[in-house]
Amino acid sequence: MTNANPRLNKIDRHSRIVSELRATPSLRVNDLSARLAVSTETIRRDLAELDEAGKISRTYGGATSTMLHEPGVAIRETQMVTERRIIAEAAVRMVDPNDILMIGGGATTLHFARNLANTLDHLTVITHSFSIAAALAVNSSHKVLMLPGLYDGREGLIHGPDTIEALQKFHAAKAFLGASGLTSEGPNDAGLGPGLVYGAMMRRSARSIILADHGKFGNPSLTVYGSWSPATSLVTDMTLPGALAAALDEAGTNVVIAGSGQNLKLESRVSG
Amino acid sequence: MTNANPRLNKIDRHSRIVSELRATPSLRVNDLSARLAVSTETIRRDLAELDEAGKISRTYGGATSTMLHEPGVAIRETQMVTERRIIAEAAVRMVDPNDILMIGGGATTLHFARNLANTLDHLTVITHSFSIAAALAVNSSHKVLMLPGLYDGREGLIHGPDTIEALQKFHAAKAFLGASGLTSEGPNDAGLGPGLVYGAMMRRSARSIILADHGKFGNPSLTVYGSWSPATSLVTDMTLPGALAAALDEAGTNVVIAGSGQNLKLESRVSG
DNA sequence: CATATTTTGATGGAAGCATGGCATAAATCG
DNA sequence: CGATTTATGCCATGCTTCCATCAAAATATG
Repeated sequence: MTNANPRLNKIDRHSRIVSELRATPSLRVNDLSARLAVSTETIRRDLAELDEAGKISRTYGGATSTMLHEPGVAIRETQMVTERRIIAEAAVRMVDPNDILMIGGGATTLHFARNLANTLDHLTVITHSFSIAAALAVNSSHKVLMLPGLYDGREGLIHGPDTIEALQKFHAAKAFLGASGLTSEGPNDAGLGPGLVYGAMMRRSARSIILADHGKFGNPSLTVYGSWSPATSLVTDMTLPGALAAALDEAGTNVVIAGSGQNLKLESRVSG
Repeated sequence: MTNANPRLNKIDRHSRIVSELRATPSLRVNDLSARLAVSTETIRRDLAELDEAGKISRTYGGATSTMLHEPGVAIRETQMVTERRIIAEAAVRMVDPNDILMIGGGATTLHFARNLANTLDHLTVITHSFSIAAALAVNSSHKVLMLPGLYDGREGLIHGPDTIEALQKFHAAKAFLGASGLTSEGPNDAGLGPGLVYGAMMRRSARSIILADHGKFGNPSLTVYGSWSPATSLVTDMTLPGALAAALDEAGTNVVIAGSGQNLKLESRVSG
């Protein structure tokens, strides 16, 4: 029977826990044991199993949801944090007040978006990434325009024909895009769908700024989504290897090595 | 200096914590104190302040992100849980295999979406809510189509002219919508933008199913987003008060009282 | 430069949580 | 039906976190 209270079985209890967790940021063991009318020991065992299965994330005293933190990005987030921070900071300095921006999905662009939300105001941002939209919405002075399309839960972003078509209606001053790899042909991405979106964003923006750490150098990925040109900038954290440097130089692409304080147009910052 | 490690100040530390929290589901106090190279007490104080400001959610031993769990919905989620569960279960039984659905944002429809993800497969769902998209994406057999528009971080959903315009391209079998209030005129919503989206969803769907618990009865809200008709169903948990019942009856609206086992077309459940 | 103010670190006692063992209850299976 | 397995509850011990307080350090202020 679909009754409410009387002791649920293990399976029901598990899905109930996962459900509750999606609503509340975190739950305590005691809290859950009270709500589900079972002992704290049972809850602890439940949490252990669910954690094992990757459905929740165990914490001291309770559990939190993992689902809403896109797993793919979450893992990558823990790597190259310092590099990404430096890149993000340099990229933020390339944004002018009242700019209209497009921002692609990814761990590096997410860093950039968070930084943007904290340091600037009143921007208009067009994006296809849930986490970037959420990051920017922290500062309510920004206008965040979400693109339509198919939702990919694994990456936490939107893509597909509708996304590309919708982009044709917009035009931005700058597109900030991540990459899975950088080759002399252009920036690469591991996903076909997202790659097409990034390509469309480049075409619909006056300038494109690629954000990528040194781990991406000469690292070919599934698809080349764009090509180097004078309208493109690359913001990274180390000097490029010879072949790549030559290709970008020939294409007239502006390369910014973040952290070195060079190549930056706007230096209106405290530079103590 | 935009250096990496040397002791950050309070403000930087705070934004760093919020940042890290968006990547990882949860962080422990000890963990943070190690990463930021400050004492655990400082972290504890930081977390207390950030929690006070609503930027994070404190847990025993650490903290979790609130941003991705839209605050508005999160609070409402804790109320009427049982009622909403019953309503969600009844609503799921009204979905046919391979249906194309539109689902509006809200706490009740979120319950419905979670239930849907667990019980059915291969549906196509059009939505404007981040959390509903995320809930459905747990089951990768579903196709989730995200609508474009302005992102409202407080409610975690999309609305605006672009949203309405995009809806004109789609047509669904059923629209499942929540409501802040139910009056004899029709379902109400507290937000103007979302209300317009719900109205458009009703017009672009063959049938509309309104999900609302008894707390919404005769509770006028900002805007009436649609009207009762024979193409509309109301799924709720208690018998309607006289005036409302009369209005819906006259309009030919199908009323389903969930949990009573009546009015349900499909009874393929264990009904022990 | 000296004085407030704020911020951070340290510490001990109180409270909450985790773990393992064991007993009981329910479900499964031969 | 009896036996085995599984699920659940209880409890004592040890560990972790919390809170309040005070001292030191950094920062702001006149």
